[in-house]
Amino acid sequence: MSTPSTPVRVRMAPSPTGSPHVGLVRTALFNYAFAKHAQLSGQGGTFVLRVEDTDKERSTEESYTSILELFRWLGLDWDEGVEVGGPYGPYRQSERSDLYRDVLERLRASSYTYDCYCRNDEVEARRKASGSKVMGYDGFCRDLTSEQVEAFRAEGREPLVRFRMPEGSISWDDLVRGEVTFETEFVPDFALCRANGDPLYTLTAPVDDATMRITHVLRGEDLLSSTPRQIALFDAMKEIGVAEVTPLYGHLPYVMGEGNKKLSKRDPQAHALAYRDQGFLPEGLLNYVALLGWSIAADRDVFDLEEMVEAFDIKDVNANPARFDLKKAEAINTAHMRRLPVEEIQHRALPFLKAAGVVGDPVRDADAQLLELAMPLVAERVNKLAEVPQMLGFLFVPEEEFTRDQADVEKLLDEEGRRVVQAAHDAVAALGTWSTAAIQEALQTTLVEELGLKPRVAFGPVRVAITGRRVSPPLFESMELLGRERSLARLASAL
RNA sequence: GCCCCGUUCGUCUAGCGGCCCAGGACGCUGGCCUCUCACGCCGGAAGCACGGGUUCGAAUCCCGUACGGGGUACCA
Repeated sequence: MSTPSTPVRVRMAPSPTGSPHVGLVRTALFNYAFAKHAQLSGQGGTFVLRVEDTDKERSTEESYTSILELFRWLGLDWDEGVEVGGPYGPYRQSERSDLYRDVLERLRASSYTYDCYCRNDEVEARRKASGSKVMGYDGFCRDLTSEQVEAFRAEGREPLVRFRMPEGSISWDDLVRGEVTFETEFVPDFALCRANGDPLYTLTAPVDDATMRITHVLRGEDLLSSTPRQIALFDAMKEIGVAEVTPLYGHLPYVMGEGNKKLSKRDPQAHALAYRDQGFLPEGLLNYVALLGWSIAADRDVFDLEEMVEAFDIKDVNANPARFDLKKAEAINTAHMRRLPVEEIQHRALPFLKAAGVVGDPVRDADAQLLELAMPLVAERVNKLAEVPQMLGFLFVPEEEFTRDQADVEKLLDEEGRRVVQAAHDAVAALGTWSTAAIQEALQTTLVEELGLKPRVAFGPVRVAITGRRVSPPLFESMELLGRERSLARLASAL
């Protein structure tokens, strides 16, 4: 097969059924990187977003919306497609019915298709009787006589339209797997539209790829076996003048969950937007997902989108399935958190702070100022944005609503702990200046030096008294920000 | 069943015939740093599925086997 010499055009073609999957993110990302890389070398590089909603039963508007939301959050901007328009629209298959009907009509006129009146049980019965090993349709209706057609019609049967698969074999040079060949005897004649006239994916995807001038199709491995059918259909479409070139295909490996099963929609780890809600950074998720089947270099695995685009080559993509490892995803995300300046983390954490009720919406001036001071304390120790409100809550909460973690209280504010807190209270109450340095010195002197406590034993109870948790921002800084009044009050209330 | 795809540490990968008694990362683990946590730093255990070829030489090429996955719809 020849390489299309036309400018590179790729597409992302999700069907809006259910909540978007991380596998979709990976496919979208690789398509995006492929397009943008082509752009860099002046080979075109248009990234199209088309929505495959031909299945009216399963498609939902909610799913459609969340897919767009996902791509926007990730920054995987599409050049052409749904909502943004373009020269080959519309980009929702549900709005392209006339096109499909027209192509189907022309295909039928050239005998590339035939009407099929069979019922599934009949096909199955024939298969059993013949002992054929090939599942699927047997081509029974390929050459029906007009009498047979009459008879079926008389029974009230409505035909669906099947594509007549050619004899021989079909092979293509898969962009990620190399040469793949199917004997067409194992590729049954497939349905192009339902008996009620609704077009099926088998028709719509190739028709759209043809009419949208798609040059490279990068998609999931699950579509591998539908490729010979699409190539055959492309040959027919070229004959009737609907298509010019057959795109090049590349089949990306699966993203699997725990064990050896494909990450299913039931798996909570599968839902892409859940990562946003947990406080993942889009660059973190993207980076991790890129690692599933691709690598930028032997000794490096943290990079941003731009670097990926620069380095991406579909030939480097692995053909074997990858398991999604949450731990590593989090680690990669952490690396991206560390790359961000404090102001940026603050900016991105704001929605989380608001959602948790830590600050109001809009943010009050006093809270904004406090946030400014507190953010540097936590920015370098949180791994996900959602941890920010947990870490900072104690500073913003009104005193009467302040609570402590029960388990931490039991563990650290026992009799011994309360003695430490009492000592801390007394040491700090006398302070002339309320500053981190002064607080630290006072506590260090009385608790560690005078009482002879180990630092961790000394400060643990104080930390729980002040912040309510065993895990918190640095203690002395926290006390300074909390202020003398509130700090003393909390120490006292812990007794 | 049949067709197709895949197989390097637990996981993601580097490797595209000699640079590899296999490198990195996450995880695990010993230690350091340390007011908690997180980060960071130093060290450790851990892998070429198996069997045949080809070759002076194979993780790399070929063929089998085993195992895993997908498809086999009037879903996509």
